[in-house]
Amino acid sequence: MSTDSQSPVLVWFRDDHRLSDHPALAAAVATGSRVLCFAVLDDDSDGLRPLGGATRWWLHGSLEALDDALRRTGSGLLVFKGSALSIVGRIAIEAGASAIFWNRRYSAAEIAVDRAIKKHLTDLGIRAHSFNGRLLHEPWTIANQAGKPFQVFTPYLRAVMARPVAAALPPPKRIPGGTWPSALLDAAIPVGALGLEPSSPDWADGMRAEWRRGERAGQEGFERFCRESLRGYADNRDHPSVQGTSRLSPHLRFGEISPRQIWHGVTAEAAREPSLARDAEKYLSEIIWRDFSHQMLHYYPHMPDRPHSSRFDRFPWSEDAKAVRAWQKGRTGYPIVDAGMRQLWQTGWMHNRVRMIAASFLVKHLLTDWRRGEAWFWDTLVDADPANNAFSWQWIAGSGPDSAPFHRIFNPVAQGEKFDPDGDYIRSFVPEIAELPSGFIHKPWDAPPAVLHAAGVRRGETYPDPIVPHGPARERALQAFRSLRSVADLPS
DNA sequence: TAAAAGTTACG
DNA sequence: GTAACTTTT
Repeated sequence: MSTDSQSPVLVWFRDDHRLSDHPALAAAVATGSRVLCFAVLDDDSDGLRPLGGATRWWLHGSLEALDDALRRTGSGLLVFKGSALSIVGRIAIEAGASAIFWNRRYSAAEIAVDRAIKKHLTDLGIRAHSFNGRLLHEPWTIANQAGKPFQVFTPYLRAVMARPVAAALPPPKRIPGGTWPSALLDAAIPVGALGLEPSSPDWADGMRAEWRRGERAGQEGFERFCRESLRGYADNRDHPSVQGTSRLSPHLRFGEISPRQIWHGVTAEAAREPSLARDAEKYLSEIIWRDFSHQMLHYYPHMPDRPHSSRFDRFPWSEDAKAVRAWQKGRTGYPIVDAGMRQLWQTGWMHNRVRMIAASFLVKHLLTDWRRGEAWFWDTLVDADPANNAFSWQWIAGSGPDSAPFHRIFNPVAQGEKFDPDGDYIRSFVPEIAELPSGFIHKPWDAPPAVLHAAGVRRGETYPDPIVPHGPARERALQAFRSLRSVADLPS
């Protein structure tokens, strides 16, 4: 521990709203200087994508929780609003800081902002230190035999599984708090005044009922997952009516838990109880998909904007605004799709299996450009992030690296029957067909009139008929895909 | 992390 | 007729 220094050091929190396993915070504390913590709501930097509605809602609670935690161990959190480049420079100068610490980000715009700030501060004689607080491994540390980034998930998975993961850091016992200059205190904005939560209409009730935000909620959610849902995860994770997944995605999104903490926690569980090995490995592979998405975003910065595979540049997407609206509102007439889209709208989250079905439906049955879906999820998911959202949409659309082939088209009825056999998931989100017997709940249009009547369902009135028929829609999608084939690709 | 069509084996 | 397996999209 170095001696006390006159000038404070800064920690800039960005989607790493925790005190435990926070390398930047730990390094700042280790300097022995006073530590001032801040965050920036940046809707202004060039190219930086403003948060969607659901993530803004989550951010509110996440920042409040972080401020509380920092008040208990240090001097709290100041939040500023505006372009990070101008604000962070000003903060560093006015606070008289000797150094600034942060954990890295991975989208192109974020990297550009951070690089510009680092240069600006370095020119002013202020050191900027960056760390890995977000991933198991930095993208540039995992490469194949040829020294290139992996393009296929399975070998990437094997490489990561064979590699040790850095230990998770404990939270600092005490953070030597400093005093902010009054000009900065005046410039900061209370979290409640940032306008992150909706007022009228207040659409966040369903999300409030579903989630607790902040590090404590994230850590407790993880402990609960290990206790209650890790056993059986590999089988249960695909059944949306079962509490079979970890539901940690928004906590990971905002860094309320780190992937390193998850890695070591799950590994310890499996070491204690060898029968958990298969479930633990399956769960960790999902965490590794998350690293893989970030690696892809790092190497292919246009992942959110353009198809990774250029053959999709000329895909004949259609623009059916009415159909897209029906998809967004959960009125497609396919119960599993509608249940998922309504779960998303009400709770800010959708079960992974259903995400695949609903996304496949938008892209393949409706022939909608995946970027429309990506934008909707960006606005409505509490876990929306630049890497996972873009990568996963490209994956389902078939245009991404190592993605599902385009001709893999989910049948929403068959998927519903397979993964929600009793229709419990559908019943909880599509109440107007809840009384249908399980045999018809995935295809109300097949139910005899007497069954519909008994269930109080009037086709096309209380619940829509399918907006596109499955068989012809499937054929149309395959036809569109075939149209991409160039002469050179045709079999000779 | 698929579905549908085609083919074969067996009654 | 249909279950099991293979091929195609």
